[in-house]
Amino acid sequence: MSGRPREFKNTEVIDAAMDVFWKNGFEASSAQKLCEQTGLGRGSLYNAFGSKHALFEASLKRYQEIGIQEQIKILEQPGPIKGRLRILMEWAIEFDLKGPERRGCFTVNSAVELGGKDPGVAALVDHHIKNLEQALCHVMALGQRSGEIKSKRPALELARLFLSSYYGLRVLNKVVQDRNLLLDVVEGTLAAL
Amino acid sequence: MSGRPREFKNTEVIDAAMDVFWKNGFEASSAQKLCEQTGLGRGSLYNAFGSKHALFEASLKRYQEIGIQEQIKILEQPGPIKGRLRILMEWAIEFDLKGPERRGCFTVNSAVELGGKDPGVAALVDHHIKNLEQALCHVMALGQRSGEIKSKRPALELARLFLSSYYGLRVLNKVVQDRNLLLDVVEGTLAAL
DNA sequence: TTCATTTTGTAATGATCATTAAATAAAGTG
DNA sequence: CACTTTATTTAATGATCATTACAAAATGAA
Repeated sequence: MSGRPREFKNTEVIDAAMDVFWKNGFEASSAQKLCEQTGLGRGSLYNAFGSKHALFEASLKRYQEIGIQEQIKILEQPGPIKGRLRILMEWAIEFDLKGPERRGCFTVNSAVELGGKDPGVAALVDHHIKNLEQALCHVMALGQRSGEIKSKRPALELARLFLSSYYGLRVLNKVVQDRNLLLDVVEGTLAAL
Repeated sequence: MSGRPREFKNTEVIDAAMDVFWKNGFEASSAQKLCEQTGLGRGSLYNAFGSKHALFEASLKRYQEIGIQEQIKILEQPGPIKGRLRILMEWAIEFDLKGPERRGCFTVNSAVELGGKDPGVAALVDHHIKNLEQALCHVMALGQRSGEIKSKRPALELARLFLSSYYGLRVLNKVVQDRNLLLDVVEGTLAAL
């Protein structure tokens, strides 16, 4: 039944692979680098995951699971609604600018690199976006009821405005030198709600 | 003095190369593909441009030159300010979704793929963003003076809000199936101004 | 025509690419 | 113990990578 036991935990390998894909993107991540970072030999890696692409999808999935948890935690913490949304955007700025190379958001990176030609990745990102949209829509509705958020526009539209501005911010984080630009995006977005 | 004459026009080669980089990204664009699409042999390509990276930067530069022209033309055409901003966003949606694979915006693609690790590309994108920001700020100020745009917030902040939402839209264009989401981004952004 | 100069086409460079094959090792089961 | 099963290690696969070397070709100048 059960032959030689695995010498690694699946999640740990995926975490290490995630780091590689996140930093380099899919194309620029070689099997070599993946093996080095995960500590597995080629054989083990391919035996466990099948292909570079499958490992990439597993990595992206895991990143999104962790990410949506963090984001929802921020969105549902106590305190003023706009304060939560501000924390979310400021957290994204710190997160994306952390480290010498700006890795940005792995979801955005994947959407832009592969979303246009890889249906599997596109579906993964689309699904994740829907989750975030839903969480945002929920807090927008909450804010509208309490009067913290303008009620002139539907909550869903406000959620989608925030969503696009939020992802745009994460693109800007990759290249913009002027931090005031990023902070103005935060101020402008919150003032619009 | 002047040896054998070149058999191609620089700009035509760059246009062809731009198509390859745009569709595939930097890493996934091979010298092979570049030669096929430009019609040049390897020798000629490298003699003329030096490296794949240099050709990439030339392509991105050219894309941005064309792009900023189109964008400014839209922003400075006659008619209501918000109408122009709407046209800009709707044009981006059509532009990015055109064709079977969604190539998106070459500037965004480059920012996300290379912006975090390639200072040359990051500077190119940063500069282009500043140009667009300036053009946006100009029309925002115009709209504020005419009463078409709210004056509660500084024009620069509104420009930056639009900028981030605009780039976010171009990320979403890559993966989102639900066109209503994209249209809500347009409505929401315009309503915020 | 001869020379210097530049471009072009082709072939080759060595490196690296993702993936697989085969031998070895470690476990449970009988 | 022998046997099946699964994992690991290592070496090898053929393809493709960006780049260069070099000889042939095309120009203007002398």
